[in-house]
Amino acid sequence: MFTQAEENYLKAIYHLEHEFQGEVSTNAISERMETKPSSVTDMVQKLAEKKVLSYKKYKGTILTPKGKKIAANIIRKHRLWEVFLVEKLKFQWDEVHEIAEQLEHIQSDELIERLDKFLGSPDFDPHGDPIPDPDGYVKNTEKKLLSELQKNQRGVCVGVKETTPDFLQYLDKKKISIGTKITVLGKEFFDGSMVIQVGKDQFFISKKIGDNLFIQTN
Amino acid sequence: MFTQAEENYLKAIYHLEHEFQGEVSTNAISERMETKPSSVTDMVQKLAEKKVLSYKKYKGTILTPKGKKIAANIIRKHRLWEVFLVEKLKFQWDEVHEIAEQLEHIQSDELIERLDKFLGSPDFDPHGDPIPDPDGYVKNTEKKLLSELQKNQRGVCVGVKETTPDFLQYLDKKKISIGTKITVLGKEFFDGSMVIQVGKDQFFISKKIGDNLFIQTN
DNA sequence: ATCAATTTTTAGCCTTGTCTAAAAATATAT
DNA sequence: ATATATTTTTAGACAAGGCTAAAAATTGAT
Repeated sequence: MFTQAEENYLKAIYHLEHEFQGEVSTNAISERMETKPSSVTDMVQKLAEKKVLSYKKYKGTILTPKGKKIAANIIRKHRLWEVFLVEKLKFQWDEVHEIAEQLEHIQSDELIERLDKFLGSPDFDPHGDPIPDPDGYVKNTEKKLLSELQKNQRGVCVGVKETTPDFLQYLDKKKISIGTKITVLGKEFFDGSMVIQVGKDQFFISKKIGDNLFIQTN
Repeated sequence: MFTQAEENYLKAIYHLEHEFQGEVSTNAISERMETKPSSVTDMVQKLAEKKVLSYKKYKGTILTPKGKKIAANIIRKHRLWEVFLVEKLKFQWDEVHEIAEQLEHIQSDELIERLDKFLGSPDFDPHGDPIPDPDGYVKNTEKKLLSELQKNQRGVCVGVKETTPDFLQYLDKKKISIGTKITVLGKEFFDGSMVIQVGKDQFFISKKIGDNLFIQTN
């Protein structure tokens, strides 16, 4: 199958394609992987032969459907393990990345299926990132109201509905602006209020706030 | 620290030392690891430099205390993960070894400590093998065959030798599993058959049954 | 359009962990 | 005790995945 090194490249390229929507440059991969550009060239040539990406000299790299599926599956494993570490082993959400980087390379489809069931087939990891399904399909990016998000879901603030000075001042005080990442830590069904994370701050918001913030989810 | 290859050698040498009580030959390691003897020589020389084993050309290899501790910790991780796979993810005993071979190399002391707590700090893995403590100490569990016990002696079932479905089904029917307490009520010298007590039931077993059940005595 | 700066690739080398083939040491059998 | 068999080590090679230095292609600025 694929070595850990190969899997890490596929994952990095997958993320970069999404961030820059399109082909990925050798230098971009090199930076993300913390390897030299020459090493990247070697590796993408090898991966191109394995038909998981297409590569044209000096032109950049893009995953094939096969490559995308493999990458999404590694990400699926990573995020499921993160849920396990936080929900079951009670790690903090910011302590789990390194361990999940190792666990994502464990090879066993059966294991991941059972882990998924054990965790209740979660849709989002503890950072609010969506968990791809076993076929590599990731729920579509959409613009929603903050109040529509589920627990653990995360998105980027892309706009406001209400534009009164009071509301804008509130947002300013809480350091929320366009592009700010917001994670829903908890949601009260009774009144729709939430606890959210903005940067390093966690605080409570009423439903009225959530009804007036547009969020782009992954 | 140690690479996966190095960890696998340490583990194999640890097991071989226990099996043959003493120094381990290059060929023995080579067979266990399914590598060529020349590869073993290279590796043990490297590990000797790292002070985890002592090695004299042509004389064989023995772990240092440091090496023993590292090996026992890998085995601890392996067995804890096996408990997780069986108890939490509902794998069968005989399906977990390969996956645990991978999981045992995940590096994070914190992870293992939390996993141990999550599992209720078990003393035995699903095969009845003892789980070393974090310092590498293994309970001096005299693992014997049931057939070796004397009249009125008592112990806890810690494993099976035979793993055929027929035998496992027999044990299931008789409600014998890991942790079951068994008392020998009588023993026939002529054929080695016994009468034993399991819970509230008393019944007869042949020597063949007793030869395939591992018992931990106090 | 041309020259400079940047990006990317090539070429050659290193380490890890494996192998094969051959040499050396040890063990065994008569 | 000596020849033979077995075990172990050495020497040299290879693939994976990284690196450095230099060459080549692309991009950008005047």
